[in-house]
Amino acid sequence: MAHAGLTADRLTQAAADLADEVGFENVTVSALARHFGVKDASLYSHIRNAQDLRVRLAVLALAELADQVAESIAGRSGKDALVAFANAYRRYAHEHPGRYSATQMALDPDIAADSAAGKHSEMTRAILRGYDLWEPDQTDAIRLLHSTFHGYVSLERAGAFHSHPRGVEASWLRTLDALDSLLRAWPLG
Amino acid sequence: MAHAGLTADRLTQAAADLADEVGFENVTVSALARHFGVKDASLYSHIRNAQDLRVRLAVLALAELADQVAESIAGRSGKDALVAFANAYRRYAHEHPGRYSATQMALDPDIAADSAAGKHSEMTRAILRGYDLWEPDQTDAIRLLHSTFHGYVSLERAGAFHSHPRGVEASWLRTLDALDSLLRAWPLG
DNA sequence: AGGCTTACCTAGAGGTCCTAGGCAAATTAT
DNA sequence: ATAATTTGCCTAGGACCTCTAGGTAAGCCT
Repeated sequence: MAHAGLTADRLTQAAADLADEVGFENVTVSALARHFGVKDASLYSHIRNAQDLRVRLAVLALAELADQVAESIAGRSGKDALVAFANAYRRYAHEHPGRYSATQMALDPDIAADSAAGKHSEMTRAILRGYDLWEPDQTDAIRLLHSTFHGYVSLERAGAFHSHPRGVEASWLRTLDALDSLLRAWPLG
Repeated sequence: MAHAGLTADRLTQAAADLADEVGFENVTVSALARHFGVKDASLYSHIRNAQDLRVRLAVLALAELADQVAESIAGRSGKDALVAFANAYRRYAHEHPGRYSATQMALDPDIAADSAAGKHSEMTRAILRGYDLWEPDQTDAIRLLHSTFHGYVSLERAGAFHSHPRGVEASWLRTLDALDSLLRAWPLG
């Protein structure tokens, strides 16, 4: 067991898989060390501490999410693009619950700037090119869209929608219709 | 130090204050015991375990939030009520960050049913009486509103809106305008 | 081959969670 | 008023997690 071939990247990848299995809050240095068959202390050559590991995981997840969303909206525009964006976002959250939780960490502004967080805004802004929106309404709309998508999947996962028989899927589709019609009619009061 | 007068309720209250001070994820049995000047083990006569404590905290916060929202919308209707609801919701999240985090815990369905979670839906439903909405659109709209409110304050707290100069307050007001106009025009496609 | 770096180790301190079992004060029963 | 019971907090200790200090052994470089 001389060399397990650990690197910060391999640790982060494994941590991401672990997060999806056991939940983001259960990603520990110990569990990760067990997974590689090494002692806890060995990981501290590659990561500064447990928080550092979580931040790396968050940055990884943000980049993955941005990639998947970018792929899904390529070649689409208008409502098509909006729906593709939203579905890609929601699908990622469902398929990678631990990774998605990681994206919700509060990151240092500098780290956040380096990460894919900016790419998210850019892509949302690209969506809005299909609608007749200009600053500052564009930023307001981006924030509204992001809030609604995040809020929906977040509440969905927390079980907040289970108390009513109305299908979660049906409400989701209806929500996308509503957002589309909202954006088209934006020049409000 | 014979009797510190501990009860489950006093522990929950103190845990809520602690959460607002140091963050929900840092509410530990140990820290709570320290606050009362007793040993960790003493708390286990009043709470089953750490998770139980967090659930009690969540139920407390949900009830408080429901109360404050209920008070704020009393006597209002239409957009007035919508704005009052949203502002009360957001204000609670800002003033009680730890408590608000607690409200986002995934609760057992039975516990959630017993808690104030139902009151939230009822109140949101009351808001919609000012608009011309019936099932199942009503439920869809409730979910949309709840998602947007939660998503907004959640992203706001995570610092997701800091990267752009547009004021967070201005976007919030604009978001409320947008939701009001959306609800008035709901009968969509 | 000698020196340096890398990758992992042991040892150990300190924190959190939680159980088992105990004692003494407060409450209730007689 | 005293006895029985319950309540409230205790000590002791195991299990797990975080992280530091210091060490060894393997691989790389000249």
